[in-house]
Amino acid sequence: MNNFLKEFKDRGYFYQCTNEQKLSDLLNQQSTNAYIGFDSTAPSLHVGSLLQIMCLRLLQKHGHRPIVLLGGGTTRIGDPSGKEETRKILSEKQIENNINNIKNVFKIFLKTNDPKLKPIFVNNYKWLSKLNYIKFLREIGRHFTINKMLAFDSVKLRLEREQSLSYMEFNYMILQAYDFYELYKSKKCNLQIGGSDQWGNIVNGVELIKRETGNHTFGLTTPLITLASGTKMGKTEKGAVWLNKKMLPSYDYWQFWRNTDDRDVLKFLKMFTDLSLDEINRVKDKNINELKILLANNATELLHGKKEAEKSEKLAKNTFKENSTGENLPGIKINNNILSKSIVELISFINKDISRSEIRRLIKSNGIKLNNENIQDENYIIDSNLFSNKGFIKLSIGKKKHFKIIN
RNA sequence: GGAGGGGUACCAAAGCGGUCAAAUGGGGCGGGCUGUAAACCCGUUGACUUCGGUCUUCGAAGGUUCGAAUCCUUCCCCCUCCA
Repeated sequence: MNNFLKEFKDRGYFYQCTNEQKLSDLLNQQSTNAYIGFDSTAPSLHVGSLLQIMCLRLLQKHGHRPIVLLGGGTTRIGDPSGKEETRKILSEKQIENNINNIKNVFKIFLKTNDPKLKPIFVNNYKWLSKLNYIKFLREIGRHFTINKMLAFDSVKLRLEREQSLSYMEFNYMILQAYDFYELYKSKKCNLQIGGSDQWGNIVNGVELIKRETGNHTFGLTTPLITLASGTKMGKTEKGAVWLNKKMLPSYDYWQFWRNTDDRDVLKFLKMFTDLSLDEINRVKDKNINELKILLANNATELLHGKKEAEKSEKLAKNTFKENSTGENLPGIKINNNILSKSIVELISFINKDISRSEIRRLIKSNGIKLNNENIQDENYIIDSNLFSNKGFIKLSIGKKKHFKIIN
């Protein structure tokens, strides 16, 4: 089997392939261009897309060129797959902004010195917006039968529940198939990768290309990642795990990996780090907490760099050590007028999302500490004596959230 | 087009004139145990509070009543069955 495919499988990326043998042959013969489309409805991707990103990275490592499709065209339509309701439609400006922000992630993950392997960014708005309706129907539309389209899960499920599916959304799969066709023609793209939910859309593209050109192209899908706990991957107490430092600081990203369920650690090491499989095999019996740190360091390094990973590890060590002062935490400045006000005011100032009632509840249930001392009284007054001789207060909310307050 | 069922807090789902800020489960949060894990146990989960209470919520708008999530009217949306 082709090396790329082998590693793809060994790392747990593989779910389905349209024609494994032929794809293997193709990849052995030549450097191939392959694409994945990414949703552009948010200003950043989150860990839910990380597996796909890692696929492109692996592809590149094996000498194939990744194409990143940021769906300015299809984002305007909305993929009905797995959606219960019609998506809200974003403004053009928003989508452009999103695309520009999302590109940065790929510039990090797909960095290379080899000009032949540099990622190609494409925006399907470029060709989709120019389509001529009549021409499109005659050339492309004739290859799709309604009978078949109705049988696709994305459509079927919506219809079964008698939920409305607009004609616009109904066309999504044709547009995605057309994207593949377009990339095949203009960028010699022979392979589309995607999550298992994209299978139908991908197959449509492969078939369209076959009918229009007579040539074989390929589809490859990755499994849906489910956590050992059965929940979807990618949430922390702060919400989605964004692949963007502005939306999720590197320390929080590190913590996300550090808090991985025991049962998922090895799987994630294979999926989300650059450690070789040999290396992973060698260390796999180590202490589970060491493995989690290994995972956190490597995953964080890929996105935020080695320095940030090291900093996060250090910070975590310090923070979770018994009675740590928290001096390495990023400082949060408070206004002078918070001094001489109550603890409730202070927390409210630091985290605007917590309501005062909630803060009171936290205090009552022993969840708040100042300089590692439990605060029991909600009327506790913030006094300048609290600033240790180092000049800050350590505020802890629960066991995992710590803040360094400077004046 | 005809007949019926329904819209309740983050989600699911009870309540069907006062004792309802609203049962129960899930999720979240806090505590305990531990390993920053899992499992388990306890508490908590509208807002504000001088901790006495106060204010705003049960699809939307009106109405009946001392009093409505609960009754009536209109409107919007969803579901099931028949044509």
